[in-house]
Amino acid sequence: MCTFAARKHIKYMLEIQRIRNHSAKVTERIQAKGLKQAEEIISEVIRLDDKRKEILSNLESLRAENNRVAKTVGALLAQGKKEEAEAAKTQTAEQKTQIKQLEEELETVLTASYNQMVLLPNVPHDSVPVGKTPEDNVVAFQNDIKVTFDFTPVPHWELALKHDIIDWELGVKITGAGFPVYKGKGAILQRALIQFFLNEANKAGYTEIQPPIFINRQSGFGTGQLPDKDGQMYYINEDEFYLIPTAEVPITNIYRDVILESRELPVKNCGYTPCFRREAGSYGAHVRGLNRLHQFDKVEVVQIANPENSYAILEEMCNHVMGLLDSLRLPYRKLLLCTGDMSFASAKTFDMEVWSAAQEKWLEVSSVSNFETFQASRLKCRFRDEDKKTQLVHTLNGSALALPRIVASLLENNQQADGSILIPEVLRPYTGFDRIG
RNA sequence: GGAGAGAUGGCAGAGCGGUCGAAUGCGGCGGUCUUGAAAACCGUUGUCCCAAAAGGACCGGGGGUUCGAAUCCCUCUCUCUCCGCCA
Repeated sequence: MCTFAARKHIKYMLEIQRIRNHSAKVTERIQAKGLKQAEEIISEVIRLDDKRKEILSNLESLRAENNRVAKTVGALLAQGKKEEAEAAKTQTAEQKTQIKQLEEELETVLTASYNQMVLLPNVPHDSVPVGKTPEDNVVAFQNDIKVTFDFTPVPHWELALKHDIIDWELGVKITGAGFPVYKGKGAILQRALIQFFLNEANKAGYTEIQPPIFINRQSGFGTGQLPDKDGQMYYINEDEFYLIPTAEVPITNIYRDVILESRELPVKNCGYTPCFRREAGSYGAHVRGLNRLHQFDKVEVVQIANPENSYAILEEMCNHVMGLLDSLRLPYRKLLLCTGDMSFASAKTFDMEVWSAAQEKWLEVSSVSNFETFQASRLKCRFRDEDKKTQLVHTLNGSALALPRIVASLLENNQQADGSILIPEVLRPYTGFDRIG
């Protein structure tokens, strides 16, 4: 699985240099992420790397010697010294078998090393609090919009049904559960939100991209979905394509195998795509209504940054997302995820959650992350620094925003006593109506 | 889907099995000249491994032939052209 990448990416993954130089620290932080065997894996990785260097150094001097002898053969033959040439040939033959053997050993070590490396998640940034569950996340900000009712608010799936703007049954008929059909004002609202989000991203300096929504294996590997989350993506067997779980994958993979000039940084791209997630194992209230779908729409913002200021950019991206939520007049909070709740690939993540008035719970609508070099190493995305040396970039991305839960929250929070739903001011130019029902 | 052609450095484009990490042109960077710019001329200009030097790897991917392969063979992938089909 994914061994295609092993050979060339072996230096990358988590940079081996960092693991070697700060093994205690890295071990501790990775353990905090919930990987119990961090210590064993890391010591194994270092042991294998030592081994790799040893073999490599032997192999290379042998190859050097072999190259030298091979060259003399040509010269000897030219001079007509047949016997000496033959002697040299036997010598290279011996060297060849040794080289072959060392190459095989190297291969074994590289594969073993790769197998260990892929088990290692990104190292949480120092500012990430240690914790195990979502309870340990830190509320970094909460706005002061409150929603109150003098009647009992109705959950969004009922509202949607009542106004005939989302048809769950029809989605089941056409495809299956988790693929709702948006109708009439429901469909227009979707389009309005997408348009609004894209326009705001454009204003914030992001270049709009319309990427493919199928990706190949290399792309899945580049952003870290593969090999870990293989089962979470839909897969087209016949063509070996995956359906994207997020626009992050195609938009970030634009920069796979690319060396940028430092003046080009930061690169800011955004894009709207449908997103597909198998969500195997989800059930019950979590998947009710729009809470968790197999297909949903999302506008994503992606930045490729100089490591020097990637954390300032992370804040900038959070502010962009919060600005959107502000203009939609939604109650929301910003969470700093603890070590245990972060994704495998992330070094630091903020989640944005909106309040869902009828369900009386917070719904995640955005996740903004700095991956530092985790993705860059797999993508081999680098930039040339002042000394003209190539260096891995930092990649960041965030949802800006994911639609379904925004819609859920809008419907529930903006419902009126008469059952109608008010459209937020900012969206009205996009929808062309100010109320549903 | 059928037939053919091809894959070389940022791009274009050479490359008898050894002297090719690779000609040449363009672009980029530095310089001379100029009040400045252009033109012209000179120089420079791939990535990766190894702490570094020495050294090694890389001419789409993988395998093979050979003392020696960018150059020969096999295979995979991709791209292009023509035909068919079609938004």
